[in-house]
Amino acid sequence: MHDESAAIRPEDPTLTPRVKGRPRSTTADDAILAAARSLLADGGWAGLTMGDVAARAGVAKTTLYRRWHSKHDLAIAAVAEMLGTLHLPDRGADLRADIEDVVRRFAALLGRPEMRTALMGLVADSTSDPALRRRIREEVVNPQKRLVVEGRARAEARGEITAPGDIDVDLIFDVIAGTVVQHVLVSAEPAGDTWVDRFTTFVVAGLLT
Amino acid sequence: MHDESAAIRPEDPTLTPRVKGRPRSTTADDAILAAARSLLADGGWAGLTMGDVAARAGVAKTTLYRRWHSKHDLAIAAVAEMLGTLHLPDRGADLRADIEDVVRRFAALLGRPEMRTALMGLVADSTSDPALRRRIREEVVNPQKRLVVEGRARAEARGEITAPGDIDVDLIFDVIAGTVVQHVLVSAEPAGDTWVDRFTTFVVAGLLT
Amino acid sequence: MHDESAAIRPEDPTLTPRVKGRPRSTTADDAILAAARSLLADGGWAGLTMGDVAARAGVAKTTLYRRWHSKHDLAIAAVAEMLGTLHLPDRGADLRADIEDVVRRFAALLGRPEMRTALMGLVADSTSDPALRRRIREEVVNPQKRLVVEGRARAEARGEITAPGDIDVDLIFDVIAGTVVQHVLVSAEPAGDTWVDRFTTFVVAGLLT
Amino acid sequence: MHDESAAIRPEDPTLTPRVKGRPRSTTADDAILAAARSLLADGGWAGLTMGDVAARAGVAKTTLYRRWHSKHDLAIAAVAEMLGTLHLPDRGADLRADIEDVVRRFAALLGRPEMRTALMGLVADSTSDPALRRRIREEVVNPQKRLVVEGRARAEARGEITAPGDIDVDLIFDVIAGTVVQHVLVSAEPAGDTWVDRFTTFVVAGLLT
DNA sequence: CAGTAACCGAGACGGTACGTCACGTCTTTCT
DNA sequence: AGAAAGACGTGACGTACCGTCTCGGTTACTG
Repeated sequence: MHDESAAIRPEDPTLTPRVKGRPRSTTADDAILAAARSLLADGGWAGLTMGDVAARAGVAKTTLYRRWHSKHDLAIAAVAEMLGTLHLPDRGADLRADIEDVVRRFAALLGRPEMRTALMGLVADSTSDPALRRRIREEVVNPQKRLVVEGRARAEARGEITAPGDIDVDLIFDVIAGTVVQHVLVSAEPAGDTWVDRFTTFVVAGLLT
Repeated sequence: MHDESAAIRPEDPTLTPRVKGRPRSTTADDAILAAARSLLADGGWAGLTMGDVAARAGVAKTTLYRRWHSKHDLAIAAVAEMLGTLHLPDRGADLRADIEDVVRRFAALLGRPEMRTALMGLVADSTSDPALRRRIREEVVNPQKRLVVEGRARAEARGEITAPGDIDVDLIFDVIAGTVVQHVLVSAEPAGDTWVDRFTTFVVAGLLT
Repeated sequence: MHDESAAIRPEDPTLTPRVKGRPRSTTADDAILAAARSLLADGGWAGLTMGDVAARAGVAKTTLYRRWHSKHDLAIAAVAEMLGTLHLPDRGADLRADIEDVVRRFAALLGRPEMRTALMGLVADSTSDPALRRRIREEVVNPQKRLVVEGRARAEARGEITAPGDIDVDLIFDVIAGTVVQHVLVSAEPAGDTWVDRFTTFVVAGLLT
Repeated sequence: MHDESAAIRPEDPTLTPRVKGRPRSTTADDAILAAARSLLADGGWAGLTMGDVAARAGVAKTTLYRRWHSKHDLAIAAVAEMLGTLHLPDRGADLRADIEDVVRRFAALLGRPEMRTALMGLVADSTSDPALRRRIREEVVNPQKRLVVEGRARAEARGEITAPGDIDVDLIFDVIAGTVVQHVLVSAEPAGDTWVDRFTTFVVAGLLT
């Protein structure tokens, strides 16, 4: 299981904490990430300015760059932190309820402007930057596949599915994540109850056939 | 039927062209769009620089801005032109073949760097710019829904489906477009035969249930 | 004879003025130089900040850098402009009066803070930058030797000296310029009548022996 | 007689050294001054960076600032230490020989890059900093006037001059120091035998008239 | 012979200036 | 009136150095 919070704390989260020199301010980290989220919400991807982040966090620009080497690094940390809050509570229901739940939660997350601007800004820049794409995949996207894995395990435990190997985690993940993004961000329509219901039906049909 | 080429020609698509003064160079338009595509392919979204476009097109920046009012306008035109090439040839086959075909073609389009960088760049900027999002939806995204509409009509004609009203064009479109984008651009894996086959199976299952 | 104003106007003072494109604002040049002098007077060499110069001149930083490529370039232009005002009026007097006059004028120039800070700032930086030293020598220092040459010519015309070849222009210049700088800037004492008189006597003695 | 070494040892030259606590490392002082000189020689005034001095001296920045409160303090110490080596050996010769000797030695000192960059850097900064100018005058410049005073005393002892009051120590000092600086640093020409000879002749003429 | 006060190294911190780059507008002459 | 050229104001970038601070740890005198 991935530790999806790995990317949030900057640099080397080594187990042996630094012993030499003045330790880094732990409050600064949070202030910076909060400032970054706030600016993303206010001004979109272009509004995420290193200078403004520093100013709003009450921190010098150098302090910011000491922790995150670029705008991309900072955005990844902010996104990863927000995605880390995604959980799949076991409500004892069926597979369909689990899927509906994750769709709803993911759509709600994309409804937050700081989330969608950061996520799409990163994806956009990554289209011509393989290294960035790799980092996003490993630190942002892949950790979320745990939700699908977990849902599959529950369905199997409930006896809803018998051959878990038939379920392609990556495909299901791409279908859910991609469709929700497309619907919410590109088609720009709300993920209301009706839509969630129809989409869930679609996914369940694909899964159980 | 939408006229998806509307966005390609710049500015005022008035039917009565200007009569006074020197007419606009018609070759410039193509040179500019070609230069834009070339720069997008070379340097990604950040490489699409108005100054560089003008230089590579052998044109003054003034000329460029006279046709498209901003980088976004230009990118939309470039993207729309490329998307206009998407067609769904009627090969007399079944629904599954049509879906597989459109998946493959869309994936191929996203394989072109100038396409994916422009598309994602626009989507990213649109997350905090409702006007831009609206333009993208109307001039770039919605026109492609014709493929789904057309496929549905063929399936009906073939008798594969009986109640076309049961098919939600928007949902199917979001599933196909979103999943392919997620797979190709985010997960960064090729849309090979195996994947296309599995995904098509999934979609058909959802459709025919 | 050098054209000591050559360095003031930036870049290529080509005889065929630019014909293509928007011409450079001529008022900006003066505003920038005035701002530079003003900042030098206010805050010394460290106060000469490219950003502040631009702001005070009511001009963008880019405009400033388009004309002068560095702080050094700008300072040279400012110094050269001020030194260009040094003249030796022919008052029909004798050699001693001419020397006294030039000493007094040069000391007065060094009394202006914008002059002394720029001059010393440049000289200081030039101690480890041969290219800069060369530029200062050619565009700032050497042109002033005209004063010595002219004084010698007048003295010869008056019959005060018979063998002009015996007068080493470079040595006399170094003695006068160096001593005045040392007295005014390092020893930090005013160049009052008494001092000017004593120094002039010293120089004349050295000259006529 | 001035104690020209006063400035070299840092901070509080109190006669009662601190008694409590760990005493300061005596080797650090020399290591720092050596590092400072070395950096001045390598990179000029701009190369004298407090961080680099500390690093090259193998010392923490704290240690450095505990001894000298600023870059200026450190540079003054380095310059004073170097100037302290200027001496005027009594070679039993005449006034002219003494002058020639001091000119040559001073020129040689200015030939060392660490000397000229530090000296000019300080003078430059002092043009807009009266306090700094005062310190330089008192701790760097004035102590060197001992050479002129001493030379005058010898000349008087030899009977070369009869009225020592006629010799203006400050003026002579400014002429010699200023002219040599101007020649070596600004005109950037070597102080070869010919030049030293001509300049000495000039000074002696001024002195004995 | 234990306390303690000043030292030391390391390095984080808030500032400030640097010189570059792209945006989208403007001003000029030429076609 | 369009086109080419390029200057213009604006504002962000990431780097470097300043002088201060905050750590843990190290001497040597003192009580």
